[in-house]
Amino acid sequence: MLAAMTDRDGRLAIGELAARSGLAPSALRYYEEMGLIHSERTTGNQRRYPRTALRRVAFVRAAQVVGLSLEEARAALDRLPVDRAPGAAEWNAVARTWQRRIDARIGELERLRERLTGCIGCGCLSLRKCGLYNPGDVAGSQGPGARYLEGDPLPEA
Amino acid sequence: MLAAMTDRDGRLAIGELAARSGLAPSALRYYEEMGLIHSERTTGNQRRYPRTALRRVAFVRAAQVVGLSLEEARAALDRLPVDRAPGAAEWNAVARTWQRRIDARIGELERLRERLTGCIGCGCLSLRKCGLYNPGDVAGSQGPGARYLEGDPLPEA
DNA sequence: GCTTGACCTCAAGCCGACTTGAGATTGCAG
DNA sequence: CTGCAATCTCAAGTCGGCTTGAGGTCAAGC
Repeated sequence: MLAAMTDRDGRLAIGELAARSGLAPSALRYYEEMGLIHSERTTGNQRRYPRTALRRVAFVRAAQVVGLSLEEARAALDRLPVDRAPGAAEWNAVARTWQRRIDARIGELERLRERLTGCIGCGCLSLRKCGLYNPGDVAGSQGPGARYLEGDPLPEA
Repeated sequence: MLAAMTDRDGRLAIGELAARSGLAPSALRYYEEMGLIHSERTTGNQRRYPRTALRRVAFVRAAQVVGLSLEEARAALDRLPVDRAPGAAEWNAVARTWQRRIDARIGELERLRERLTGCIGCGCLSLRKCGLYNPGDVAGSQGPGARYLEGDPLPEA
């Protein structure tokens, strides 16, 4: 094996894309099923990914860090060119959306930390004094867990 | 109904606790099953929660915002007194752990935002230039999704 | 040409944090 | 005392993001 599983057109077999992206082949098949990446097939029905798939996968991972679901990542990807690097304008639109999410989440965390700091030493955890127990103020009161940056409509109130 | 479903000892029926905590009764039963809160039973087998349950539930919600799983929240709760407000020392230990997590996550997000800012206008998304595509640098490369603050061992490297 | 590892499809399983539904019981207001 | 909302238990379902397994095919190095 010379250039691993990369053919002369530079197209990647799934194992190669897996190795380069750090994802399992099963995950890549899943991403493809979700429409995040696309492949052509060999005569023998094996996937061959264009090199842009590498970029798209990286994009998806970054999106996940920002807190996007795969569905949201797909929506964002759909607005970027499939087979070439995005232009500045295209990229800016996406990047700005991400920045807003990041900023929002950072702000949320900072407020929580502040409340926490106020608590340290107060020995409180009494329902009336402690900001932590101020319901409706606790970010994400709509539902817990994985919804950190998911851009659920920030509570109007 | 005067004081809703709160009996004279101040103990709360599940519906009352649900209303006051903002959680569904099913969630509270689940929390109880997980050992996060505890109840006594009436002769008719209905749950009656001590008022401290309110505090414990609030604690759990806050923990979730910080990114803890219910299991981790339980571990933290187990180190706090079950039936009285925690003392300053007890609380400090927990709060400091949380703050570390929050700081770590904020740092992560800030680094991501910085990379993103560097990208805006560069129109890159080329694999070599763009920091976003620097694999192993993208926080959470170990696995995506809901693992934001989960305190998975931050990559040593 | 053969062997072996990479690949294929499809269905099912897993995790966390709950929700939903069925069917039975309880408990408070009138 | 009655009626009806609230509660009970237990099993199963949901969602996102994958992984695992079974059973079968493909392709490359010797």
